[in-house]
Amino acid sequence: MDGQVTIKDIARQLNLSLSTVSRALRNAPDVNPETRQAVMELAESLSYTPSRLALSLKQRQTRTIGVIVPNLDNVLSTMIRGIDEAALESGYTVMVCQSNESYGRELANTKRLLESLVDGVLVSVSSETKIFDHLQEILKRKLPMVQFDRSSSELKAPIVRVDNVSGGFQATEHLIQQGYRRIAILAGPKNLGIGKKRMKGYFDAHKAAKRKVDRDLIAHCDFSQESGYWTTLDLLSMRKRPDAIFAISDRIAIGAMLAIREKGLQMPGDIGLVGFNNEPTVQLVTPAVSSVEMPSFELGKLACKLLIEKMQRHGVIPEDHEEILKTRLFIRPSSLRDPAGASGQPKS
Amino acid sequence: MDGQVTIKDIARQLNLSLSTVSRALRNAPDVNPETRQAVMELAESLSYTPSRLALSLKQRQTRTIGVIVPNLDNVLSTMIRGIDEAALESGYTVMVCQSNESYGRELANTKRLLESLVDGVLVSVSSETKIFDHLQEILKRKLPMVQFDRSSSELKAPIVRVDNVSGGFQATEHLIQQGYRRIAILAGPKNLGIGKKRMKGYFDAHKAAKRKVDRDLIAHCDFSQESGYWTTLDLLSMRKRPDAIFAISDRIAIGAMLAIREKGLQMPGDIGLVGFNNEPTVQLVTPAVSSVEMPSFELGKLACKLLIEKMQRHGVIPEDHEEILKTRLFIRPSSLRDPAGASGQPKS
DNA sequence: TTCCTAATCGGTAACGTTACCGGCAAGGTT
DNA sequence: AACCTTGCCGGTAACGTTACCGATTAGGAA
Repeated sequence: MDGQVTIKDIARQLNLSLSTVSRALRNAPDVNPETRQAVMELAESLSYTPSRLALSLKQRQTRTIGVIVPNLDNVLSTMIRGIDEAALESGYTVMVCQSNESYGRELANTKRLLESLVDGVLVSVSSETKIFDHLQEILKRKLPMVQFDRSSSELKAPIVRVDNVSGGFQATEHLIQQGYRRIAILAGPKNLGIGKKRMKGYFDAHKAAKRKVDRDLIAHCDFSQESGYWTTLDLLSMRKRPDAIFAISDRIAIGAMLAIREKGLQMPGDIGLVGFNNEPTVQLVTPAVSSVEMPSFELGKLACKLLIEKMQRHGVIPEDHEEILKTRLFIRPSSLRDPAGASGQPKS
Repeated sequence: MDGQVTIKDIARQLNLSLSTVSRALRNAPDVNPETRQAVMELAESLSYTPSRLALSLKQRQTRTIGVIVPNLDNVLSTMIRGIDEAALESGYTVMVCQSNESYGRELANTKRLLESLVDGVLVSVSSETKIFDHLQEILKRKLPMVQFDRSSSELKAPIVRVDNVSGGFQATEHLIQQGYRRIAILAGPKNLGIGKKRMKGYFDAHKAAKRKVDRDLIAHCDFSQESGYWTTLDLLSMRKRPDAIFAISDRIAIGAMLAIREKGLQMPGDIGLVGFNNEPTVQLVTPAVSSVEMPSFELGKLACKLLIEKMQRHGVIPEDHEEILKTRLFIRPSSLRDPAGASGQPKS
């Protein structure tokens, strides 16, 4: 007859009040077992579906988590899987908004999330974002928020990320141990925290090996394969060209590989290469490219769990809390001068 | 003072009624310009955010579209970008639920979407799903629904997909033209419509070239790279092994490539290979793998537009409506016996 | 008996918003 | 002068649900 079955329908058919039906459905104590039985059965047979809308409006919470991501690439979609899993376990629903690396889109998305009254927000900030007004607005409204993977220090919210310094260190140390002397770094966009940290690892590794870094070997680029390609071409046409490259993402590393191939250089003979993220593709190219793996799934899951805790026990988690996960280096032929070494195995 | 700013707050501060404030905010005609001005300004300064919840409850529509996908791989996330764009253009929000190819998850997801009272559903059915009760339930409630990419004939809902028959034809025809004689097909799971259609193209191309198909060259596998690898190893150990392979997805094709490589066969000399989807990876492996591209972004966008039309003009679109997009074959070295041919260019 | 307690249920208000109807004054029309 | 239109505004109910308070009955304690 009508569009939606509500408790009102059930109440009418059983000659009960709304209150009683409501209590029966959510297993409240104050209700006769027989009555509850009857209500449950009728609800089932009418295929009654409770309205989240009404419930959310009433209790002023939606049990929904908003997720803001710049895109849906391999790494992020793995993280989202983790987020989804943790959310499901605690009875939350996630709403994913992708900004496509655009500030305008991110703005529209945050507005939508605010209107939808999400209970909390997980954000991985776009690499282009330099204005944080919209995210600050979220904080201003005291909405629980957690940053994951990419983060900004301007945002006073806890962070879950990998140990990027250590990751950069692992990659660089490995190249040094393989005997490479002039190790360049493709460091990504200049203002990105993630790039700076990985670069710090790069410096630390040099320091630990008592080597100097040639400043000319530090190159910035954006996160695209294209950019990695062109920047590498520049690097390779230097007078004293680098004999190894550490790229802070696999996409960039792939670009570098293409440039190396085009220049006719032997890899790993003439030049070594290590990437970051350990995406499936780097195992498939020839030669397979070494890469630093981050536990994306676990990272997403952890971030979500942290957020849920922040939402439920309000104010317990300090805003400068940082959760840091370990990276693992997968060594493959692209960086392996000693051909007897392992292939695709994480460093012990 | 309180948690959320509502029109009640605005009304109180300006000594207006709720009705007037409400009308002012949504540009209704019956309101004095000065009053509206005042309301708007106060709303701005209080950073008032309308409650979608209350609105949705009132109008019994959420302006939200539920999307059910089996995973978030390259192809699907591109489609979702398309969906997102079309939705945004019409003021809709999307809620993405991934089932991780699991029936249980898909069940939980549909339940959540029903509870959240989405206005419509876009679904790309999991390859493992054989029971359609939960999706039938959606239809039973007269919720507008559109299938995209993967579909099932058991679901009486419009479909937006690519011309899989034609795609299979393009791939196979190309291999025949290159002089391959024993062309195998890695046809995916046996019950999947998408696989059947691509296989029909495979047969059609043989028929058009007046060739017989050797039934032994038809191999089924699931969508993983692993499965492609093992199935190809089987194929290659036949007495009369195939001299070309058409894989109905790039992931499978990559698995096939690894098997071919392991067997020490020359590609494209000894054996040719064509994949499907044109994912970025196939351009990067050596040799680069030919692949049939489908317009994922456009497909998602179109599916979403169709759904929106179905939601707004109820009942206009027949349930057996099909929207079919064209595929393009990208020819690369993996299938190119004549080395003078184009590389990575779509067939004219 | 009288009072108290427990068990079970009903009524009302509220969450934030809009649709609908009605009111009232100012100005124009007959 | 009586009437009608127009412009502007307020009041009420409703969307589906639950929290809170009260009401009723039955049975046991005093």
